[in-house]
Amino acid sequence: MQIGQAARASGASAKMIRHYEAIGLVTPAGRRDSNYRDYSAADVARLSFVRRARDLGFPIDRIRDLLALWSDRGRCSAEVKRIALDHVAELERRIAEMRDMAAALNALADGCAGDARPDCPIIEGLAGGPGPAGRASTLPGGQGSELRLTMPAASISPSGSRCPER
Amino acid sequence: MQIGQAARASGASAKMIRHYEAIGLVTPAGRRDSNYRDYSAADVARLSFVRRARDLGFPIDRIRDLLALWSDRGRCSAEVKRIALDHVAELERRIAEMRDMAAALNALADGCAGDARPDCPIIEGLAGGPGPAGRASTLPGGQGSELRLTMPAASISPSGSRCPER
DNA sequence: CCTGCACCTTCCCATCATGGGAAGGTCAAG
DNA sequence: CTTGACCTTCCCATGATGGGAAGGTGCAGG
Repeated sequence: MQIGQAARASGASAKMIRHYEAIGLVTPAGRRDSNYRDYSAADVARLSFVRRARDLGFPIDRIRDLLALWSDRGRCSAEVKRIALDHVAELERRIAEMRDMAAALNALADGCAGDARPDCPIIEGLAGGPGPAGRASTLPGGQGSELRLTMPAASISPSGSRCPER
Repeated sequence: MQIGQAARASGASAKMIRHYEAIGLVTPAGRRDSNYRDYSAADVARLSFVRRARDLGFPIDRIRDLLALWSDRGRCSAEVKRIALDHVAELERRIAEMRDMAAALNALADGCAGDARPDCPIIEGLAGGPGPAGRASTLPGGQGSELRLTMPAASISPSGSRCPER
């Protein structure tokens, strides 16, 4: 079976399959006289294994371990379970991180009118201190006097409030 | 103020500050005779803005937009809010993705004894079809006959079940 | 003056997993 | 022989960041 077929059968792209071989995640495929790679059903099964593990978010190095355990008939399931649960913990860590980001942003957005006026707690939150402290105007972007001159100066329209109304 | 001080004051590393300048996220800092970059308080405020936006997970290109809106005194808050909520939606999309991964993994791990025996639904789930279908042994890693010979053959211990007991 | 130290500069490389594309070889059908 | 689908290797890009080398700057102390 050529790499294209193996790709379709396993769900991994041909690019990826070559890459996995290059980094030693899977053993080099056999070659035909044409120098084309040749895949067996067992090869495809391994590639499918890798793809499913990737779909579950395992990093390549963990998949390396999982492949080794898969082919180790004397493995203990505890080892596999530990890897899996470690990965779940990592996923949950990242989830919590992003949940916190979303919560912080929602908190800022809650106070934002979202209309044509320029007042915006979101921008103020990004500009001000880490907390809702520096609510004042000592920072650029406020109604500062000379600070205004050092601003990025992005396409300031002539008059006051107007919206590009996407 | 030199870049090191600006870094400590803004929370962004000196490396990052130079990078932000290189990609045009912030305008190039002034230079002293020594060719050292020189930062004003307004520069530091912009860098802090960028760092806070990064902490909230905004990609650089969004931060570019936010910086422009920050310095646009005639902006409408709706534009800012839209960017923020779009980003929240993106965060939630990724959260859902990872939540699904974690749930799938937990489901597999639930059926796994996690002891010294080699039977492992996790490995089987990765090896088998997308669903809990191919529970059989037609795939490598099972008790196949000649397939075993084509396995990655990772350090197979002499006897059966034994654990490295980390 | 010289030395040492802390800081700065630019430039290149690495990460992680993946895609894009160029230049060229192989093979089967028409 | 041509065409088209496939394959090969090699290089580059992503996004945001860190590491490190090689060399310049500036200040304090001997």
